[in-house]
Amino acid sequence: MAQNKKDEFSKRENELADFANAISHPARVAILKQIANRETCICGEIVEVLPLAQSTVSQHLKELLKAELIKGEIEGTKSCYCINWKTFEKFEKTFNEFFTKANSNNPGKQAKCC
Amino acid sequence: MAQNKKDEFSKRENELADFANAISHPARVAILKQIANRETCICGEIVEVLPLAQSTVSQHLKELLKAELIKGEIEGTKSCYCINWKTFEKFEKTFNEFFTKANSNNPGKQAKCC
DNA sequence: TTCTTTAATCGTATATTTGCGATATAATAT
DNA sequence: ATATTATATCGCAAATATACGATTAAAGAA
Repeated sequence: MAQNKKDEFSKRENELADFANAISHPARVAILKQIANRETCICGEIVEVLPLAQSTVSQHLKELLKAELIKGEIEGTKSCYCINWKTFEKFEKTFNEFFTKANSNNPGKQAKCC
Repeated sequence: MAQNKKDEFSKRENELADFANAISHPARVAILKQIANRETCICGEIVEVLPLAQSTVSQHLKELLKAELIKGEIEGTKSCYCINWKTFEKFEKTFNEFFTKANSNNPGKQAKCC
């Protein structure tokens, strides 16, 4: 990057980008899908299903935790993860605030040019 | 990456990830915001507002075009961009299909563990 | 205690992204 | 015809992300 310019953008812009970044890899989408469909999921079950090494899955889980898309709890030797719906709701709200302004000015969603 | 494993995931998973990837940088969120708020936007206006060099903005615009989040049209020496709402709608739909299954099983959105 | 299981972390190689200045291109103005 | 303006593209350097095997840590079983 030479320099990281992320500080120069607003908190809102960074929050949206961070959320999007967390789901910007198909492995993480697949992990979220597993957890969401089972409501709760043990790490080992995810590793079994994905075409990735255990250490790689662990790294992806760490990122999802960091972005607060999932919550985790250690149960003995196993780790149990579930979706943090609050973050999803917050994202949906922020996303809509950001990208529906033009829509409300322009009900048919037709751009003036192009 | 050593190896790129993206092929090993489903088309749906990759589509979601690609969309998210396009908005996973605050500069691109800021660009989309500019275009959405004005409904339409000339490249130069975006460059003026962002804390980035012209060539960098151009690169980000190229990525947004590739992901079909925006459409572009050349008008003389200037380039006019606007939001491609169709893609946003598609994303919203796919996103909801993916992440509301557990929700419907579990109306209170409370996880069983953690 | 010792062995096994489960998952996190470390170290490392490679790939990709980000950012910029310089250059190219193409339309418009002089 | 030449100069100017607007934007895209090229080439490069630095930063980040992705992936894996090896190692570590900690709980549970034998």
